[in-house]
Amino acid sequence: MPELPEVETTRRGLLPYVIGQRIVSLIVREPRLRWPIPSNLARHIAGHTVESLERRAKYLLLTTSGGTLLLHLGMSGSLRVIPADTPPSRYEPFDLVFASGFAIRLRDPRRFGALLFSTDPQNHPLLRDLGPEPLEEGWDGAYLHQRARGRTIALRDFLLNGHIIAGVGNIYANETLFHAKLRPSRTAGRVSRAAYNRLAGHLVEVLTNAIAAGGTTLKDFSDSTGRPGYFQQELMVYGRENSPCHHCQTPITRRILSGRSTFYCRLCQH
DNA sequence: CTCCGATCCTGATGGC
DNA sequence: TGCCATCAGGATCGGA
Repeated sequence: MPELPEVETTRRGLLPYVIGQRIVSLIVREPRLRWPIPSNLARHIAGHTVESLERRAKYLLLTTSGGTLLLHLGMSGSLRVIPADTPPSRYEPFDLVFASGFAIRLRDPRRFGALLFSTDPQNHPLLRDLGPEPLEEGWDGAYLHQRARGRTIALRDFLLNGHIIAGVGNIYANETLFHAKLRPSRTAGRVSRAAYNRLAGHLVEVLTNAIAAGGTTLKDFSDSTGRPGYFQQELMVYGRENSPCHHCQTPITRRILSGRSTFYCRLCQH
């Protein structure tokens, strides 16, 4: 579910409720997520105060005076701010409870999310090898072109690789490729520097616009207040199989690449 | 190193 | 109505 814009939307919504707040407890109802929630996690953070809430790729890093919580929403996760006494329902694996009386609650039916702890998150195995943040300085089309050298992987899958560029998922990879007029199946190593420059610009634009719209709600994404995103209204190809291309009216094509759907316009994209 | 399929899990949807 | 197959926004792992 949530890609960079959805995680960023969640982060911004949580921010005012967590900064400077003291953590009272962690209530774990279901520890079996993507990785088990460490049983000793609660005692590392209980009583500590939240110093920052940052995002790296699709991870949220909640740093306290006692260490950093790593949160990932997986495919079906969403985080909500709720009064701490709100009765839980199914598929809500944990609450992070604050002295303010609010709690952060994860809802995650598929249990692909994660809650981990680190005192040195920069060097955590899940974060250590990530590529640059697409919305920060330090990368460009030349970087992508260089990293793609000699690789036969499809361009769509290249963009999904967080070790190349962080936080891009299937929706925004497909959308960016439409705007850059590149087919998802193109061999990454045979795409020109000029095309990568174009791609880099569109990636920044698509992600920025998606954040401004509060993310994309296809099925069940909601922000920290339970509200959906609106970027689905701006989607050009994703989920639009057989619908007319917004540029040329040709029906959008859906293909399977590495087991996952990819969408493109066969006239606009080459 | 690189590529790609299998895998974790549940829910929604559509065909018969 | 029920049953079954398919698909879903992630990303690690292991085999080739």
